[in-house]
Amino acid sequence: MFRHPELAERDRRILGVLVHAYIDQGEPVSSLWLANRGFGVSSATLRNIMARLEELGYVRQPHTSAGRVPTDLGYRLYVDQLLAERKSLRPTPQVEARLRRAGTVEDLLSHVSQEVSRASHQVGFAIAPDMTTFERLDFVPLPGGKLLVVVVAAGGHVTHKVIEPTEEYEPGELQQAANYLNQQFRGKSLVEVRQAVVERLREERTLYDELMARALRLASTTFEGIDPVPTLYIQGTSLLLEDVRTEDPDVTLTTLRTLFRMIEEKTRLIQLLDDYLGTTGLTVVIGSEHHDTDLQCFSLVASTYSDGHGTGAVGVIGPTRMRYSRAINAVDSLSKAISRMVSGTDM
Amino acid sequence: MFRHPELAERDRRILGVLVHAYIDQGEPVSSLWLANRGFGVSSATLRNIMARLEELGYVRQPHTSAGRVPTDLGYRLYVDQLLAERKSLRPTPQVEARLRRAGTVEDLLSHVSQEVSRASHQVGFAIAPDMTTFERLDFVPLPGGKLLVVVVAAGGHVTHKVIEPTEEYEPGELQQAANYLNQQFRGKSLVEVRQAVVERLREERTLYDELMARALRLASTTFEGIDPVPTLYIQGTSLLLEDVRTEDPDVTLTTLRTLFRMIEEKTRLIQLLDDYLGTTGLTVVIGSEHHDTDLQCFSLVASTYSDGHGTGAVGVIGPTRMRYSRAINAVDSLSKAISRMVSGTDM
DNA sequence: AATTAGCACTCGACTCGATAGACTGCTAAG
DNA sequence: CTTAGCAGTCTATCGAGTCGAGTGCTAATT
Repeated sequence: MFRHPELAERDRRILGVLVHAYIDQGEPVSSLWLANRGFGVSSATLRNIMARLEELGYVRQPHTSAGRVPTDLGYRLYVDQLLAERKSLRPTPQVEARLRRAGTVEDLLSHVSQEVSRASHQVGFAIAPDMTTFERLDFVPLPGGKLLVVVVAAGGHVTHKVIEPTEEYEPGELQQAANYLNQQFRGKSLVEVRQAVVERLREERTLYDELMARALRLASTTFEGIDPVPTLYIQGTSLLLEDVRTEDPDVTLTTLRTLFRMIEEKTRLIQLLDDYLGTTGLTVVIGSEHHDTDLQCFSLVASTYSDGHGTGAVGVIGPTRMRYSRAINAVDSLSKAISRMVSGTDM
Repeated sequence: MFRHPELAERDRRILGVLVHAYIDQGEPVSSLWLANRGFGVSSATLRNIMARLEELGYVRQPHTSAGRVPTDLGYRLYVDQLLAERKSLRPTPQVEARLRRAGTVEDLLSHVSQEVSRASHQVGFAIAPDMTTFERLDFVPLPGGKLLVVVVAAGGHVTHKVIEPTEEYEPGELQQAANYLNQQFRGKSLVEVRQAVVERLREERTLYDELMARALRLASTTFEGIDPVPTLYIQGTSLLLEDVRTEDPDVTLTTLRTLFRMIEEKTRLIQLLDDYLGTTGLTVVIGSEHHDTDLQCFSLVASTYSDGHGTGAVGVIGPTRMRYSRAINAVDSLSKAISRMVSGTDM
């Protein structure tokens, strides 16, 4: 949040109107247009002001004889104003109802990404919190000697996996093994569990309790492929294409393509979003404020939420020229809703 | 598969070259260009032939003084030729290796969609077979009175769900309930199970065995939200944007947008693909051959696979002007690979 | 009957110039 | 500090003109 001390109150208001108009219409805003908005000043004065704003880096001209367009810094000021006078909203009852239908956390997050996309008219996403703390696991024998293992982490996050053990196990023994492992490792993070298992296997190579050894070997194959990468749910990517028609010269096809690729890869995007996830609460990152060059044409509005165990995130991605107020409201209300639902009911 | 009896052998060969060239270069093919390809005929003769091909509907001219471009019918003949002389390939060892790393069926299919996309340079997809037959379920108590239920279907398909039972259950009782339900319903399809549960609950309203009743009530909440819709895995959507630059006038932005929307909705796409899924083996649907108007600018190459219990599908979607040979090889080899892996090892 | 050379014709793509219109920056007056 | 007025700049658009690629047709040839 910048201070912008060098900017008089009036100038700031005018800049706000300019940004708003540009977001709305997508065309450079001229001094004449602004003069007709009842500021009580003539277009000539506005030209002077705009020249000053340009000098300070808040706006620029696409070419000499065109109106002004906000720069990323201009958007920044505008967004800071928005954030200052923001009041929290709740999602509409319909949205809440749709969310309540979700059965699993995964389902909920997928729906949230959809709702936030719909409400903001942008690409929406939701990140599950790290399923850090190991709660318990269960083994379910499958036909063909396979084994289904279900891992429950804190916050109701469940993953399952089919493994192919090298040895044979009796149903009763599986039960025992599960009990043993649950008792040993509950409360540790998944990564810790994996390390602990490996370590203990090596340490007690000549484990006198053969049963325990077999249990540990099972656990070893179970946890070896567990990726602690939080899952990313994305919706609304087709909306990115909507604006191409208007041919914003800044959002070119190439940058769009790279964004699409990022969305597909997911892992890279997650890493990137993780950086912002440090800040609690609502964050807006505008265009060139991004570290990643591929994102410098886009803005991000995101907010963290907590399920009582870890923090996840909800947000939207769109062109720098997006309706920030709408996006902020959507992200804010949904991140709060998700917090309520997920920790309140401990789904 | 059409016969095209009215077409002489030579004309057919020329059409094949024309289509191939157009796919390769993306520009209308002229008589002169064809003449330089060593057919032993002059451009004038080729013009005659092309006029005939146009009359028969295999090619068309974008405008009067341009070369010829294949119509969907032209592509059809070309593809039929390809299919006739096709020989099966296996995926490269690297690809096979990458696929083997998958832990669950879901993971495998997600990888398959990725590989088929990569190999064909098109949007790739994979549909899981209906997880029809119920194999078994397990209840896992969670903190807060919640219950995690894991449903295993034939073919190694696993789903899980968190339910919030209205009553309290002892761990021992859960075990019993699971045993009872497994024994009662194993081998039925999921839909049948759901019906059977509801029915039995109503029938024996005054169930003398309270334990059984409680088990059935559990099952009822478990199965009420189970959707038998097969899951769709899609990869490579960003590739669709690659071709926009070349500005194929046929693949306009609007049609692209609708395709993107379809890909996002998934359910609609699944239904649609299901129609083709009836035919076993490899299918190619070209442009206007689609029933759905939104797809008439695109072609689809798909093949079914079987896991011994149900059939799923693998395929690609791309512009009508796609490298069919590459796509067909990719789809064919991967669908066979998936069949091998999934039924052979009974993952 | 099929092939071919030659020629007239068509039509899109590109260039050039001129015009109109939208804004600005600047200057000088209020 | 504001404002009216004016000159200047740049884009977008239109029409004319040209170029060139490619066709269809006709008449001659095999």
